Amino acid sequence: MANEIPDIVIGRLPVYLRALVRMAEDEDKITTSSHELGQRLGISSAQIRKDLSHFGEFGKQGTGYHINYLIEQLRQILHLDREWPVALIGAGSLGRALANYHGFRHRGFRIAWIFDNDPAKIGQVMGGLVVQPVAELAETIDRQAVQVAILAVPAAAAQEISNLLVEAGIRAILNYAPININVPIGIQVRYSDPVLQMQRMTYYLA
Amino acid sequence: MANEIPDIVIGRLPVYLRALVRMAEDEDKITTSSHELGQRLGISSAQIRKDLSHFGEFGKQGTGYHINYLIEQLRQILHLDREWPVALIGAGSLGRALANYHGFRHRGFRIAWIFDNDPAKIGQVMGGLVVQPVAELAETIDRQAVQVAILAVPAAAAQEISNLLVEAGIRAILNYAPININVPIGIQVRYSDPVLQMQRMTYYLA
DNA sequence: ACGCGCTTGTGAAAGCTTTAACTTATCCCT
DNA sequence: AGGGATAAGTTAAAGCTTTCACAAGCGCGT
Repeated sequence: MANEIPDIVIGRLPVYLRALVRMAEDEDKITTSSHELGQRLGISSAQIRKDLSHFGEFGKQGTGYHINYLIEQLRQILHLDREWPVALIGAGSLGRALANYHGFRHRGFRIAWIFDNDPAKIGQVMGGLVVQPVAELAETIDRQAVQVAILAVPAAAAQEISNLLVEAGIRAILNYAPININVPIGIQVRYSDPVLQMQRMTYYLA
Repeated sequence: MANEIPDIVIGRLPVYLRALVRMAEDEDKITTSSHELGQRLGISSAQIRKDLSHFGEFGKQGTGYHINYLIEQLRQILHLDREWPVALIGAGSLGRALANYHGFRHRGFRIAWIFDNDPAKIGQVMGGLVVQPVAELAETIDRQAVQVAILAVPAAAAQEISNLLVEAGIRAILNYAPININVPIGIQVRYSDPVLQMQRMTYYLA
């Protein structure tokens, strides 16, 4: 095990984790099987077992997986056994929605700073935080050793802010701007553009 | 050509489209090459050529692609040569942000209805639309032949609303709720859960 | 105590996706 | 007008991912 694990496998682990947490917390289930989990997620049981096998042996033959134990293991693997402070850049309507979203807290993340370059927004309170000027971005990230940022700025500003973030020491960016950004190798970037997702679906519609 | 095109290819077309539109509109470029486009997107030129070759021949040897022509072709392929009306379910802070987002309009979509089940939200105006009661969801979707919906409700409600949507005739759902939903085959579902994306990145952080 | 159900982890096979490499075509410059 | 540079489209190979199928292990009920 533990050679070089395919990124596509890593991408499924959070999905498993989310489903397992739901089973444990909302359904009071104690154990599950690869078959049950797969059924729910629309994934084959073989794939789930294979994915997990990259990291060790977490189940028991005949019984399946102890849900809480597997949750704990997945959290360790994904480095969610700590809380990641996040810098949110952009205090527009999306930024505000993200700042007010309570779903980060229980899943390993805490939005700890909000930045914007609009003087009208700086100083406003969002999700309990005061919006800071972008000018202080680099200093804050550097001093606090922040590693994760969410980019919720207009497309035109995204590359420039991204450069700033990387230079200041950010190592993972979730980009909501509808544009591709270029970063040095080793920096993680993921995208969230609802339109891209919808355009992918309309292909299949008459 | 035109046998059964892999979904993974379909998924990249909107990305190409987005980059091409940017080249045309913001950079006044007339032509591009698979190499240039690939460089920008961090994709190999061979992959771009291969992807496009599923649908026809759009370029010219020695010159590359005429950007506006390729945009037009991609829009046709993805059925974006029309405007898709979208039903948005959920008028919380995310729903509000989506309702106010102006990025849909130029890319093939228009949020045409907003629904919520909270009496305090019903009647409010968001993004120029009046929030409607969920009770009228099915009737509206059915009567207007709406095919695309955005689900921005709490996880606990997502499966139930999804069932309603499907029964009313929806054929594509963009799900923002942090939960997997099950739908009949033939119904498109895509997900947007920022936490999933961030959890995928923290694996690579120390 | 034992056998039968169930379920894991896994090695090999099948299936799918990406890349490499090449032929052919076009354009531009001299 | 011709040669060199560029770049599409394509076939085959390489690489990657998923599925299959089975041995081995566990636990429950009799």
